[in-house]
Amino acid sequence: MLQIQNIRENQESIITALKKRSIDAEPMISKVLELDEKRRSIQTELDATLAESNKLSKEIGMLFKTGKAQEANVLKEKTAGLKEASKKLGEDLNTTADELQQQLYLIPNVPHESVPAGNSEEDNEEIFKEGDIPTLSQGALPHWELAKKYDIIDFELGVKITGAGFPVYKGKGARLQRALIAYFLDKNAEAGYTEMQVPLMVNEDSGYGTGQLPDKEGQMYHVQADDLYLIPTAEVPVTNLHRGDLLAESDFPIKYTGYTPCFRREAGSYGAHVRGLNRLHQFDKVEIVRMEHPNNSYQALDEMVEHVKNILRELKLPYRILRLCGGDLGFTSALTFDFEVFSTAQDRWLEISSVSNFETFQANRLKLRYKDENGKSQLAHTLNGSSLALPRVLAGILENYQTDEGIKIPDVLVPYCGFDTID
RNA sequence: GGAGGAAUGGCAGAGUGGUCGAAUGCGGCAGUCUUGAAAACUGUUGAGGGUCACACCUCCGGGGGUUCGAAUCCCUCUUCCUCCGCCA
Repeated sequence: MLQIQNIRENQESIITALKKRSIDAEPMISKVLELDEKRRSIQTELDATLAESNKLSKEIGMLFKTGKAQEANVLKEKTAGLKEASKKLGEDLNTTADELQQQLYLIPNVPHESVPAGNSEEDNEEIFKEGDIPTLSQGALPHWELAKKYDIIDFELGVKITGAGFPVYKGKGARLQRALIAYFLDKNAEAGYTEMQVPLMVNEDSGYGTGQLPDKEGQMYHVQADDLYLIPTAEVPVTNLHRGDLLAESDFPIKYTGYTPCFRREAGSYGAHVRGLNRLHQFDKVEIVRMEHPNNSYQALDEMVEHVKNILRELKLPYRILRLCGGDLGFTSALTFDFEVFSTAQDRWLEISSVSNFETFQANRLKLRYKDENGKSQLAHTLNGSSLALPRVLAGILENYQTDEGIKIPDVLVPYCGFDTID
């Protein structure tokens, strides 16, 4: 959520920047400013009314104390009108403030200056590419065929017990999953991220805090009996750990990592792109989250990008990094780098990590602030990234490491797996 | 699930109708002393709205009510604690 004060002061530049998302924000912004003005004028009127009745109440108190009950009763009558007026104004204020809030929820984050304009993923900028694309033998298979051939992932079994998009990992497949999780967590811990185990269900406030609500209401599983949401990513519970906090500058940087399953309804997805592990309702992910001083957040973002690069280098997977264009940028993000692994057998790039700086957008909703050197409260910056999303890393490994003798396990994972080939 | 108790500033903890945005202690910050630090002493220190700046307004878990006036009384929700039951 953008700060209203920021909108008031930088109306023009915000509208210009939002054009990169291919949206015309002008109507939303003017509506917001109109409501803001209305809210403030009601507030001013209400304040004056309340000031008046506070004053009278004090006088009445004094009069009773000094035994002048009669005079007090005269004043009492005067307060009745004020009371009615302030009640009415209070209601107006609530309605207007609420409307303003709803309107603010609709405006996406302002893209960073480096974000290219664009409508879709076609306009994303490839900024880095590394790793050798292997030459596979004639009969190379996509991962869902490999999964069946070696009996390591069973999609049908998942359908039986839950439904499509809930695979069952078996034997070495399950072990490889666990190995990847442990390896990622270890790498993150090494880089100074504190490991957290967090709830997999969150309440409504948390959903609003990181911006999944109200924007992506339909994408989360909602447990209605208890009004809780299954997390679509660890970002939600981990970032919300500091909801409402007022930090000291010395608390920065705050660096967390966490492994969680992620649940996504993926309403509206279909076709070849959802085959196999490409798109699931439940998948595992290791996430990194940072809370930073605004002056350092872009340096932190670079560090996170470097960190993910290192992991992919160690796994020896061919990958590239994209700078997302305005049209592909998430609602809450100011700047996002996507990592994609090349899946040789499918001959396509698969997104495996998304590293973003949200600047103050989430912090504003979270009320996540710190005291600056002048003792003033300021909003912190929040960032997060996947390091990494399991299914597509797994897909990449299966497809790129397949040989006639079976699937080789990347060297760094062998100690975690306890075997070096799936055959 | 049943019965009681509680929720106050960064933390602990007073406050049961006006003089309370709130005692006191700890912590934080600044200063005195000191080569420096510690200790001691002195001062200072909640958040949000509003304003050029003041004024002013709001906030004592959330919401509602009583009253001229609510941290304080009433209703309701949430959370925590104690006891009982159940249980991995």
